[in-house]
Formats: sequence, structure tokens, C-alpha cells
Amino acid sequence: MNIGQAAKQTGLSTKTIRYYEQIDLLTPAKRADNGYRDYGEEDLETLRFLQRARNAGFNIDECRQLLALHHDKSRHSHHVRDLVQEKADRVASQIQELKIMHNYLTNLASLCQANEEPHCAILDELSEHTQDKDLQS
Amino acid sequence: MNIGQAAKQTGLSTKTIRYYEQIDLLTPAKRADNGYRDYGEEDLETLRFLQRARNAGFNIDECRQLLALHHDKSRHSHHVRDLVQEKADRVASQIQELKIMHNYLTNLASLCQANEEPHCAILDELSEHTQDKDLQS
DNA sequence: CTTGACCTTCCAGTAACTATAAGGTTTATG
DNA sequence: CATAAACCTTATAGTTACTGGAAGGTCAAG
Repeated sequence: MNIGQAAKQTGLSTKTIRYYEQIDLLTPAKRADNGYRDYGEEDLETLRFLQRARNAGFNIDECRQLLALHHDKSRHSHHVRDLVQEKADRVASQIQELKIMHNYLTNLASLCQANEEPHCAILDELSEHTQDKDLQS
Repeated sequence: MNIGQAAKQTGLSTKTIRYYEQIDLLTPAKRADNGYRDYGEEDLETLRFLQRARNAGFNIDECRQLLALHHDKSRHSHHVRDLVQEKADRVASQIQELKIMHNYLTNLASLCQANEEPHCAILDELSEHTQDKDLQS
């Protein structure tokens, strides 16, 4: 199977697949006689694994670890769990930060009269006050 | 005032300030006789404006627009509001995505027995099923 | 007068790709 | 059989918003 087909089957782009090979996230695919990369069912599974892991928010390095655990038949399952739990925690705190930011922004937006006049309380806010106070709530 | 002082006063790093100048986000600071950048109170205000806007989650290009509006005395305040509101909306949907991701991850984590055994339902999940279904809930 | 803390410019690296160029191969069509 | 579209290949550069480091000039203190 050519790379284009593999891409379609897995939801990754051909560029991305080549890139993953380049950074040694994937072992190089075997080549057909014409030099084209040739993917089999097992390759597709690895590609799908990566697609899902990235989709779940794991970065490349974390994917590398997951893949290593995936291939390590002597792994302990709690290692995998720890990785996932840690990630979930980081996502949770990222959500918190974004909520604070969202508060601040809607607050900002509500300050402004939104008319044809040049005066705008948003710009005042960004210009004048001591910072961060409004972000902490 | 040298760049180091300006950095301290505004919460940006010297690197960042030079970078902002380099990408024309800032007009070049005037130079002292020794070639050092020399900042006055007005410069500090612009720097603080940028620090706050970045902190509020605006990217460089959005900061450019905010700064332009800031300097445009014939602006209409609703333009500013629109910019902020749009940003708030984007942040809101980012939060939604992260919540879905967080659900998925805690779900994953709960599947795993987390013991000394190699078998791990997380890896099964990432390997086997059709994708995205679990992300949609 | 030298040491350390500044400042300068320029170049490279980060994350995770995406875009583009220049070219070879395969497949479909007239 | 020619040729055009749709593949594939590699290599290089661009993206975002900086950060780090090298190599060197300047300034204040002891």
C-alpha cells in the first residue's frame, strides 16, 4: 500500500507520515521496487495508534513513550496509567487557565460600549491598570 | 532607561523586547550615544500594553491590531469589542475541546488496572477501536 | 586596570508540522 | 503510443513566539 492510501486509512497526512519517519517516531517503511514506501496492516495499526494518541493530546515525545510501552511486552500497566493520568492533570490545569482568560476577555468585552465613538474601555484597561489582578479571580 | 530596566518595569524579557522590535511590532527605540536602546515612559506604556495583551491570550498579529486601534484616534470602539469578543469565543471553544480530551483521558486512565502486569486496557484502546467515537461524547 | 554586569548583533534551536520545488513513476485516456 | 493527471521521491524553507548562545563593545566599582 502506498503512502497516500495509508494516509487515507489512518487520518494522517502523507507529509505527517514522512515526518514521523524522519524524526524516528516510526521505523522506516519498507520500499517497493520503484522506491515508494510500502505499508502493511501492522504499519497501519501503528499509524492509527499515533493518530489517536496525538488526537488525545499527547505530544510527540509522549507518543514515543506510549509506543515504547506498547511494544514492551514486559511493561507494567501502571506505567501507562501514570502517563495518562499525568496528561489528564495537565489538561485539567490548562482548562483552568483558559477559563480565567475567558473570564477576563468577556469582562473586557462587556466594558466596551461598542459604538461609533473612538473611546473604548478595553484599550483603557490594556493601557492603564496594574496587571494580572483581573486574571487572578 | 536601558533595555534591562525597561524589561524589569514591564515584565517582558530583553530578548522579547528586541524581538518585538525586529518583527516591527514596536517602532525602533531611539538610541543613546553608546548605541544602547533608550526607553522613555511612553515606550514603557506600549510595552506594558503588549505584555497585558499577550497575557490575555492575544497572539502577535492580534496585538498588532490592538496596537493599531490604540493609536488610531478615529477608531470605532465596536471594532475593538469585536476583536475581543471573537477571541473570547475562540477561547471558549478551545475549552470545550480540552474538556472532551480530559474526559477521554480520565476514561482511559480508569480502564487500566495499574498493576505489575503488562496488560493494559489503555494500550488496547489506543490500538484497536474505531476512532473518535469516544471523543464525541 | 580588570572584573562583572550590562549592552550590541547575528545565528541556531524549539514543536509539529506544512508548503514548495524539482523531479521520477504510474495510470488513464485519446 | 503520447501525454496529462495523479501519484511518489527528496530536500529546503516557513510557520509561532520566542529563547539560548557566541562574539564582542561599554560601563561602574574596587
